[in-house]
Amino acid sequence: MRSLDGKVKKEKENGFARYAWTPHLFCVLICKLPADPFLYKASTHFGWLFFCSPQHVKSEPEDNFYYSPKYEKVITFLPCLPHSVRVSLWEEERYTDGVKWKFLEHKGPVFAPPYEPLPSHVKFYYDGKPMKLSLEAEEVATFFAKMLDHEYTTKDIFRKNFFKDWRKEMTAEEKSKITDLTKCDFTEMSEYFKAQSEARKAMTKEDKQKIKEENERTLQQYGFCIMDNHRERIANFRIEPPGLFRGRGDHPKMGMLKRRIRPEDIIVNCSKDSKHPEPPPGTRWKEVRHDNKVTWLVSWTENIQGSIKYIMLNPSSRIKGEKDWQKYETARRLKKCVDHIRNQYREDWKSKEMRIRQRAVALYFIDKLALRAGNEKEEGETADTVGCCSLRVEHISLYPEKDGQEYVVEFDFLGKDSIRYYNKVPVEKRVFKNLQLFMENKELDDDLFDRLNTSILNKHLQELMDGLTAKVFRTYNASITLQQQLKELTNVEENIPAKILSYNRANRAVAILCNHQRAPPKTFEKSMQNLQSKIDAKRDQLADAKRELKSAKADAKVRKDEKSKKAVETKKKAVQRVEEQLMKLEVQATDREENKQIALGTSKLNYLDPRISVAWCKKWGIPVEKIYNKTQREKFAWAIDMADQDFEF
DNA sequence: ACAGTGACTTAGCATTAGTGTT
DNA sequence: AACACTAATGCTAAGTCACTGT
Repeated sequence: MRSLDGKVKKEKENGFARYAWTPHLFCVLICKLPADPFLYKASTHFGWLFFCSPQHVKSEPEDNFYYSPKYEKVITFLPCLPHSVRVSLWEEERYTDGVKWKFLEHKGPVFAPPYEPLPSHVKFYYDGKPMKLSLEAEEVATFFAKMLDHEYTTKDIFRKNFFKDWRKEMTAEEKSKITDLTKCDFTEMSEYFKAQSEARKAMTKEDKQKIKEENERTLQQYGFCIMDNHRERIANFRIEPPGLFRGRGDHPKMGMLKRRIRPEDIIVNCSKDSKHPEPPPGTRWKEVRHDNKVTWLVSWTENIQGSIKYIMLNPSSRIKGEKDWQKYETARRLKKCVDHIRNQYREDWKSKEMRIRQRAVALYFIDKLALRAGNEKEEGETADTVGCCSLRVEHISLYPEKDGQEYVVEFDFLGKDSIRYYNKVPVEKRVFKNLQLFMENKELDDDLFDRLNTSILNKHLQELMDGLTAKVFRTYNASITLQQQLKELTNVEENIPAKILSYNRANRAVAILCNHQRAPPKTFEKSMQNLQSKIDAKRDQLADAKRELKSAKADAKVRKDEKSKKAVETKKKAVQRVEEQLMKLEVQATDREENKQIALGTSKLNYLDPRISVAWCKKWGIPVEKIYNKTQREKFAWAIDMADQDFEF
């Protein structure tokens, strides 16, 4: 390990010292660890380092640092690190050829709590008569009962799938008796669960506190792992509980039983030299493997689609953070060659070869409209959704002229998560002519790009730029749009709330580009009304304040003494304050209204280079907390650390 | 080619936690 | 202290894309 020297600059944060070290190559931030307020963590762009006190910083970081009781002493020492001490930090070892870690230790997953049988007074009725179910059948019945209020329990496919899987869990006797789902009465069970959830809400503070503490203990025990020299947060350390599968949209498998996962289904991944996690007493793991070419800690095969599920690290972890950073660096490389690529595909619209024309038009859509690649899917296994390469003739309509524009393409299809994509776009004449050609002599359910798939497209992209794939365009266009919109919308004159509105509008432009929609929140109208009444109240308050100011002024004119002049000043300030509050509320209302059906979170978390936002915050003196909440700041720690106000995507 | 698999990112909604108000 | 509402977090489905073996 190479040792680096640097200066430590002191800042204050949450009453604890925060030290930033900013050498040429590395930025290091040392911060309080949420898990343990007395231990501090240092970060670099390239990984996470631990260190403890000035005496210890020159020594090598140690494995299992957190388990080492000798560092107890650090506790009182660290928060008062002197100003500008020189510390040594180590460059983290970088891995090559697919190695993701050298050491990995964790406690394994937390299993779903075992089934708790219903109390005897809660009955299931078949054909009007009470019927005691076997434990297995009862458990599956409760899954249905818990969903009774949902619309999808009325759907045919849901009911059919559920009933089929439920019957598999029944005893022979139950099977022969229960033959018709419409004769099943789950209402008593449903009521019982509703009552239970009410009871949970009504729990005393103490009981709630106890549960919270218990959760915290579980988190501390199972929610972290040691990866190389770092204690990292695990994202989803709890195994998914059994239940009824509900896919998104029109899913052919909705209602199927999602099996309970047992230790025997679990593959554990950790390093050979680590303390392996123990399976629960009396059970065993399916397998313990030591594959350091992958990042997951635990995996199992899910029974609905037969796909593999994983337990992986939290976005704040080194392994995820580095990958994220890398993603944006790839998008920035695209920025350098995007003009060339655009010229290229425009040329290709004229190609003699059909496959090249199709590829070029598809790429144009991906670039211009931020469409997803669109892998082909197995029919009947999932909801019928498409992306660019899997578009069918039925998904677009061509209009030589529409609403005063020429060559308009109307898109209407269901994309990822069965979210509808609807858009009318004028395109270039060549694209339009090509589309007509692609659609010639085809049925509605034929592929629009019959000579193209994502594999062909990505192979082509790879040749244009190292690491280029279809999704890089989404990242690139999202980030560049944010940067450009921020430049355009931010007004120097405006105050912080107005600037934040501008930020959200820039963010919104991206969300619209990427088609990130949401169902309007159920409480939307209500909360809008509440805000409006707040605004009205504030207006009244402002009128009052103004009236008072006026009378104070009049008073001062007559009395001409110091005291009344002072009173005028006070009133003036009051008016100003109320005006500002009113303005803030109005901005908030605008923001919320514009955001009714648009989800900003997805783009913020996955598409926008966080350094653009950090730079913007620094440039305009906006606290980064206004843009990123705690979790987001943890995820983007590398960017907060790295970007200065001049950062250009 | 191309089908199948595995690993990983992206996605919206449901639930929970937190905060301000009465 | 109870309540109402908002914001944050948790959950897990559904994508992307590389790789493998044929």
